[in-house]
Amino acid sequence: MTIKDLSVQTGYSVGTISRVLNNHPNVSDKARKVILEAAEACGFQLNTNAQQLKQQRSQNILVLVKGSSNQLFGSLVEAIQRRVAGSPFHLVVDYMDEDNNEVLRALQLCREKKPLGLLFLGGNKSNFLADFDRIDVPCVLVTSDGSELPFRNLSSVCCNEDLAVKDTIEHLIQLGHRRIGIIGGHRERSDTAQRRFEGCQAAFRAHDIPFNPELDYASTRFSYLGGYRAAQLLFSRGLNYTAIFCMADVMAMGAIRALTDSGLRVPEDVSVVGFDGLPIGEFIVPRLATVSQDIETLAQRSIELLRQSFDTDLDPIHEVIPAQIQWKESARPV
Amino acid sequence: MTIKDLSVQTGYSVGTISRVLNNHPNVSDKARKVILEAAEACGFQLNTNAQQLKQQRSQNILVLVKGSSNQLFGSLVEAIQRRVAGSPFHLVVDYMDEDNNEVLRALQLCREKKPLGLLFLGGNKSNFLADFDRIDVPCVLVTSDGSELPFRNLSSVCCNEDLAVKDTIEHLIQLGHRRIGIIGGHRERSDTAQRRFEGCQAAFRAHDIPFNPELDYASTRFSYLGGYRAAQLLFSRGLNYTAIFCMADVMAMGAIRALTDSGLRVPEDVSVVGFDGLPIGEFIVPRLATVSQDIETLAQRSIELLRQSFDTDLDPIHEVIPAQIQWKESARPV
DNA sequence: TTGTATGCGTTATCAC
DNA sequence: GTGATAACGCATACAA
Repeated sequence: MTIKDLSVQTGYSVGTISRVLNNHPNVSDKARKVILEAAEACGFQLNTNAQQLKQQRSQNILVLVKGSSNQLFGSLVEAIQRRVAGSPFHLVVDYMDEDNNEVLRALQLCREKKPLGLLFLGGNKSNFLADFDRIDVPCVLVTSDGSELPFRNLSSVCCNEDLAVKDTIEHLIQLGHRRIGIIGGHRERSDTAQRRFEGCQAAFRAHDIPFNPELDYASTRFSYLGGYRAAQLLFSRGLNYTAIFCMADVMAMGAIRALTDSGLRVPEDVSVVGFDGLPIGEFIVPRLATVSQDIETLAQRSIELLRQSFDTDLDPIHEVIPAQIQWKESARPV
Repeated sequence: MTIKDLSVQTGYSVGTISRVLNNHPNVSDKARKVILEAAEACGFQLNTNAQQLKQQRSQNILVLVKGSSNQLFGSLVEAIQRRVAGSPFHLVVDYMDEDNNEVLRALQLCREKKPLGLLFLGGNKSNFLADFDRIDVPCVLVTSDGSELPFRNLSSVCCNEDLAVKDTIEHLIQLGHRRIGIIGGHRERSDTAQRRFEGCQAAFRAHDIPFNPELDYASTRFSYLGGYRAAQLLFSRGLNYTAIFCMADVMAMGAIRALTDSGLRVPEDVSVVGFDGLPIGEFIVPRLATVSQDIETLAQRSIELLRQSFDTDLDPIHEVIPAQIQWKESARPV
């Protein structure tokens, strides 16, 4: 079934058929009606390949997920997918290891799939500075701050993470915690890790709490197992932390398991705070205290910014949405 | 950059270029070498749209996920994605509510995207019987048994669920449990729920344990919240269950939270067993006893079966892979 | 307002 | 072994 068939069926030419199906003006109401009905009747669908070949572009939005074991991105992809369903756009999702170079990967996929635009779920400044200028479609960097990246086709949406982290640590301090261990990503490879790390440092400095990154910071992958091992490491040195802040909920859950395995109770012996606000955090025992990124807003704004840049040629927009600190059962006063 | 450009660059005609790029025979080694090098040099990629338009098919494998809040499918999609990466195939993932009709949705998407084949993650016999005959591309039904569906283009991969469930309940009985509550899906809408339900019934009958579905079975959605509410319901009647079997790990985690909220301890007061074997089950406190579906094997076999049916015209294959019962901390003797 | 014709980049069928 | 050339289904510039 092609527009040619529709043409013989309705008596109109393929040109008119095409115009109707693309909602172009300059078609009589009658033609529109007849053609739309005929198309409806036989469940006609335009051939995407022919369409895209002709128009030299696809309707694909490419989603690059950096770090597939971080459940945050899983939830985010799903939320984005929900918002794209029913729109004319298609989502192509590509997962990669958190240590891969997302910009080089994007470059390759752009050639291959000719997407309309890109969504980076996670990303590192250095990779962007090195190669992003070779990407010429609109992009949105999600969960990382792109305001210092000087690219006309790159917007960003993220939370005010450093502030939220600083507030969180300060609150832990106010709760009487002095020995606070941090579990996070590899700072040299992850901007997110570095940014949150700086939030921690700022809090410790502000309150004159000693903090020795060599001992008090354990870097690992954004995964359950990563958190598990990092907690084991932190507590292997006998430094008796009363609280652990983790840069991801998945890490926090791994850490809680590790603490429990070594006979420590959460939160009675050690408070644990995570970051992300994953749905499951509400259901584990104890409920996970966390810095919540609003996944729905993140998803909504990133898609909106991208679609905006399809239509208009505005300057890039760098949005910061507030992170919400949620004090739940896994954290308590000393 | 098109094969035409490559043609002028190398002096060969587009025909030869195309043959080389598609690994066809009847090209001289020299031509092959020259063309491959030129293509490599400028990072040439064939235009997928032109290719697919010409060949009247895509390289897309459509993945239909039925029930987006069931984390099992999230993990499964990821595992499948890993196996497809690097192959000539592209994955198009479509999430739908667990109550939608996956076959009708598939029908629509087939017209729209002309996929090479389909992967159904979850599916109901009745929907297949009603409309699957209108689908003419190879399909694999994953996590549901398709052996009773008489379609030449439908294979399936699933676990021996009813048996595994029966064994699990029997083991609970051997552990001394007599009051066992079941949390599961809506049997009238979900074959999976029905099948696992029958496994439960078989076990109860075999051991002459009274089981009243009206009271002892709570049906809900495959989600954390579903499990939470179902557990509340079961325990609201004062029937003092000593064990709860849940048809999904996400339900089990919700249930554990609900029990804890009502002052019951897991496993001291109530044992909880899940189904799926999600990675996170290893990390929650207590570690979740579960019937583990081997996600990696499911992913691998489903892709292999599908790719096989692209190449050859064998009879459909219905594979059953063993479910592994993992007794962990959340279950114990009475 | 509508019809006609051209070309998008590729594959495949011919001739050579 | 290789080169011309005709489709594939659609959008669009142009003609009517």
